[in-house]
Amino acid sequence: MTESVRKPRERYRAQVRDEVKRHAWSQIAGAGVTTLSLNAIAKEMGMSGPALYRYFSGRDELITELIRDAYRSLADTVRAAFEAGTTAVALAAVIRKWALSDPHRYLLIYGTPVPGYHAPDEITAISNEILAVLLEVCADPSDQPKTPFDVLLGTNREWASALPASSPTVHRALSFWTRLQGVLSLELAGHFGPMGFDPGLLLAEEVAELSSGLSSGLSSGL
Amino acid sequence: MTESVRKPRERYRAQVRDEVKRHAWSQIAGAGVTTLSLNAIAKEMGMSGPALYRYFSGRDELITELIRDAYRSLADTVRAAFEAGTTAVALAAVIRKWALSDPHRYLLIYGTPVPGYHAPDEITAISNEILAVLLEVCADPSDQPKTPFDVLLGTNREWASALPASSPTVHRALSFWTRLQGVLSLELAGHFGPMGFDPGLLLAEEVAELSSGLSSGLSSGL
DNA sequence: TGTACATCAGTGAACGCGCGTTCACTGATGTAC
DNA sequence: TGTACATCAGTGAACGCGCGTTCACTGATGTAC
Repeated sequence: MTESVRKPRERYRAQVRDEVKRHAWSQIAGAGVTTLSLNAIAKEMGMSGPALYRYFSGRDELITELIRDAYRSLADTVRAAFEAGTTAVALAAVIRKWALSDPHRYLLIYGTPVPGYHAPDEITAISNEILAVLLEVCADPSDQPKTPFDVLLGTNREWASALPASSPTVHRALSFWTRLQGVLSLELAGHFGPMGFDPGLLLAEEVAELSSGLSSGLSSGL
Repeated sequence: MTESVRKPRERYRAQVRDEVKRHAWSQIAGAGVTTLSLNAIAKEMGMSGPALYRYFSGRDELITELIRDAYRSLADTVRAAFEAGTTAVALAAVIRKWALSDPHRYLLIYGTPVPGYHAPDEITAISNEILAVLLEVCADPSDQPKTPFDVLLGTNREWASALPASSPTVHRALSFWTRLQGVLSLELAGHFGPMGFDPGLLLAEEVAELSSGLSSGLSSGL
């Protein structure tokens, strides 16, 4: 969470900011974002409410930080798996594990949007990092000579133009993404409750079926 | 929303309850469930706060009603489509249309769970109605009665016994469900933002690929 | 049909709570000569 | 090295707000004879 800082006051500031975030996360883990309260966090830390305004300009900035950290964590996890040479099925399992390890962190990103909140560009950029890895994992050498990896990390507006949706790779990446979210969102929301099957196996099958290369003929309409 | 009632007072009660719910929905449509406030609703209706306690025992009962009505609406929509003889792809489009017509109603059911809320049995029953239609739509007479997918439904309780579907059918129904939710949840949360493609087409492809009968060969690893 | 009674919708005041946020202030910590 | 000054963390009081919920009460509506 922190970077190394020189001056002791800055160092201290960073420590306190981190501690605030940790308490924020444990509060979110209890009852979601909506119940997040600066005063409650301050009380947990043995401080008075207004003290936190030394570290965050308000509730909104804290929430933005949390969302950014959540994206950052997922992006790092995904990238690490990719650089270790993962398959699509294994990557899905990694993401699922990440989501299960802290459901509310996942829901903060992919659950019901926080009312009135709009993601700044920095967060969109991190989101694109994740998508870029999905594209790499779903890439098939026979699809296209060029990997669109770099394009994604640039301006997101060039997405549509630089990457025709008819590309089988893009199609697979989108399917990977949506199938993953489908299983995860239902699982985490408890909708599989009494059904007694392993969502991990279902997810593995969903992603495995994806890789079987059928999608190429279906892209005509996109 | 109402049933026909005899006595005028009961009739009036039902009318007011409906009006409260309508205001509740429009409030939810604005900023989600978390901001739902009995006092605010009463003010919109030109009444004082405590008056609503004649109609709902409290905020929780109102929310439960809303969730139940949302499930009921979806179940009716799905069943109507089924009885009119729909295909899986068309049914997915119907459900998507239902979700887009009132995103917060969809999110109330399938979004981030309301903290501390647990669904009563009545709601679980409606949810099962929906799943039953999915199973019917995904049913294929040529399915063999047993496949390795049974493993997925291992400790299953009412599911497999109550529903006369063969295992590949159940598998397809689960895939239908998760793929649908994957596309819808990402679309409604705005995660497809600047990508410039039609989520409706992606959904149609996801469901069409489902129907192509590939799933049988993939269950071997279970 | 009118009258007496019971039922119930809605009010206004009140309770206790927690929230985000501002403000003037105290005391400790780091900095410069 | 010590001293003077500036910086900044944290406090406590206060503001205004809205929430859910209870309570005793008024006035209208329906019911029974």
